[in-house]
Amino acid sequence: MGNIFSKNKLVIFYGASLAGIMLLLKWLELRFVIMDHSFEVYIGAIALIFTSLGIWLAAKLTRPKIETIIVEKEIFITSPPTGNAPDEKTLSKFNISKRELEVLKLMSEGLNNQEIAGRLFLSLNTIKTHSSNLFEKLDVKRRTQAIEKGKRLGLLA
Amino acid sequence: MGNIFSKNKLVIFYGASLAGIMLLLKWLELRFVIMDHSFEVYIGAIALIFTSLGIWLAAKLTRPKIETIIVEKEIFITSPPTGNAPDEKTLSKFNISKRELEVLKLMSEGLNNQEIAGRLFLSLNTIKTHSSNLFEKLDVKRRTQAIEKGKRLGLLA
DNA sequence: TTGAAAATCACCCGAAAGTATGAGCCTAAA
DNA sequence: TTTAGGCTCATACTTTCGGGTGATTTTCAA
Repeated sequence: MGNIFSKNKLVIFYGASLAGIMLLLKWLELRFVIMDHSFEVYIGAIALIFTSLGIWLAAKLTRPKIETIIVEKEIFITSPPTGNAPDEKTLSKFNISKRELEVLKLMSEGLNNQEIAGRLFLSLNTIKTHSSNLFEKLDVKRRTQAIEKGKRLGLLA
Repeated sequence: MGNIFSKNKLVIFYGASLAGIMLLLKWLELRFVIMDHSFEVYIGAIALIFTSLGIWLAAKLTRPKIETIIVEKEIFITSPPTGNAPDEKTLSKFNISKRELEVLKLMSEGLNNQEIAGRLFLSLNTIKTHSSNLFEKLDVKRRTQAIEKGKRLGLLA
């Protein structure tokens, strides 16, 4: 939003400066009649001014290339399952909700989505939504990966 | 080195184009005497051309702005491989073959059939056959169940 | 050597899983 | 009070999984 507005402001400013320069030139023309004998200087000045303007515009308008560097940070999991407590820290760290954890637990027991839906008295679609969100939060693509990661993180028994 | 040279070439080209345009305008001036009655159009054209030139120059000469975003991606690693003997008794009890066990192991790591195929240098269809046979032998219907049962039986780490 | 089991691969088809999008409801926090 | 997030569900679509069947090749033990 703000971006578009600022671009419009640039365009307006550009137009205004063009108009201003033309007025200035008209005035100069009337004042000194420089048109005839300083043609080259005149053109050169215009060219210089608008080349600068173009450069300035380009600098303003080009959006920077975004270069993403992914730094892999290794974290060693020392946790043997440590009983059954679903590890609050990890849970909040991954932003996993109660429902999602429930779904994950039932997944790890080998239930399919339909069975999970029945167990939790929810619709199949709801389970799909929960599992999709869960996968995204765990950064995995499949339920088997979710189970594996869940175990490693101590989210599962 | 090549960079500086190319920049020089650009400057030369710029100067040449400026000279060329001035010549063209001179020629037009001699031909049609357009200077007097089309002042605004004339200035506008010049402005447009050199603004474009400026933008082009800027694009060529300035090194692209690069905005670097560093994303930290956490990789979770279980430290001890915990060498596990795949429980010979259970294995023969369920009549599970080597290949089937390999497939089960990779399944439990979250790989899909295509990935398992790649890992074992086999075709997708072969993996399907193995997993089907495995499921039958373990008396399960899904890979998630196979994983769960495999862990319980000590077939997996 | 031969026969059974294992291993390999193919094709088809239906079921399950997963993706994308949108929407309505409810609650807790700002 | 507004808003953000969690929970619920739907539709439509693509991909993966799993079952069924059949075939060839390899291995290995009787």
